[in-house]
Amino acid sequence: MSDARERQKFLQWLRDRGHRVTAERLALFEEIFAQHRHIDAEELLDSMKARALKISRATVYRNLDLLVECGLARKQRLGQNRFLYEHVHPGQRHDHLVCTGCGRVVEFVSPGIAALQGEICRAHGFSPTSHTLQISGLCNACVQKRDEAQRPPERALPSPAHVETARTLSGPPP
Amino acid sequence: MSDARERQKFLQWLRDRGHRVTAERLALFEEIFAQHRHIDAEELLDSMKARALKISRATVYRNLDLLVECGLARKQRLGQNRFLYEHVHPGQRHDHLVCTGCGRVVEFVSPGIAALQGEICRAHGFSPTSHTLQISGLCNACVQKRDEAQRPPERALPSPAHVETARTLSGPPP
DNA sequence: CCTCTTGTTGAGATCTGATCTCAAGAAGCT
DNA sequence: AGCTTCTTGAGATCAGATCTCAACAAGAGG
Repeated sequence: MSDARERQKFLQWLRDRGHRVTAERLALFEEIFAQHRHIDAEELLDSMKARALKISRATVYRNLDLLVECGLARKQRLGQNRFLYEHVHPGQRHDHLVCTGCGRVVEFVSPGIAALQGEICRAHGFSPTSHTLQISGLCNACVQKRDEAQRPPERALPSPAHVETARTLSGPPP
Repeated sequence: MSDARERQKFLQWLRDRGHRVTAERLALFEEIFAQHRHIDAEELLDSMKARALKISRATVYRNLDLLVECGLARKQRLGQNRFLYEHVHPGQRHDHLVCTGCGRVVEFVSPGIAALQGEICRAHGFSPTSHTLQISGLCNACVQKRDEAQRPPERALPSPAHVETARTLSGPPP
């Protein structure tokens, strides 16, 4: 929807800092606000090139950092390796469920957890600036998929009826 | 203390899987249980070489994964870049406060947060296997250090009395 | 104790995500 | 328009982690 306000904030922030307003910065801003959520630098780069926007990798990385610095984007490791970026919704703290089966990321909001975190910081004299909470596991769909994959065979496998089932979680065929 | 129980579990787990018990595996096991907490693969490697234990980088990485797989160690990104490993204390879930000033890591336990996470997963039909909760910020000492660093100058700087103070947080001199 | 099979190791190459370098280019002040 | 200074782009570089493959050794069998 209207990212007009954010756009304004970004431009203002750039000028206040003495940074220049360049075509690349605007394009990157548009791109990340056009995306729904959780995109990594490389995807962003591809997606911009696909739209015939000329921009280099270095510039993407540099300016993503800028967006983070000015508070319009957030940078987090959700999977394992790459950083994912998301544009920030004003004042709405959320955390993530990450499905290790299909890679899907679901957001959730928990004021209760937020409050408890606050208490813990106070108790430790710790002054928090950010946090990461992600829960990894299997989403509904992937649990089902796994269960189906285990039932049907029904033949005389060496019947590993106890432990050992965790391996199949990570790479179910497409 | 007695990691005899864990050692036993490790050996058993290796044999059950048809893995071999090698000197390198035992040495790595000893090393990680000798460390107090949160050590990365490279440090572990150095620390073992310092003790004249012969082991290669690849073996450290491979066998750390093994320890994680069998549930005796946990692998997490706490700072930013490297993975940190810690040996697992039976059944004791904890999370981390990470000071961005001095890098110190403090553990905390919160049954309340654990319970809320459980509720959230249930509500989303999500089947969790692990989680990461870390709160970044400044510890007591670093907050004080920062405040002291800001007071003394007391001279006529351009007085940025409003925003703009976040930059100094990241790199205070040693 | 010796042999044989097969999992494991080590050194270095390789991969990957991210950052840095520096000459060419352009924003924005005047 | 001219000039200063920040920004960009292409490729080099870095760091952490993983992979390759020949040499090695654990453990089963004799």
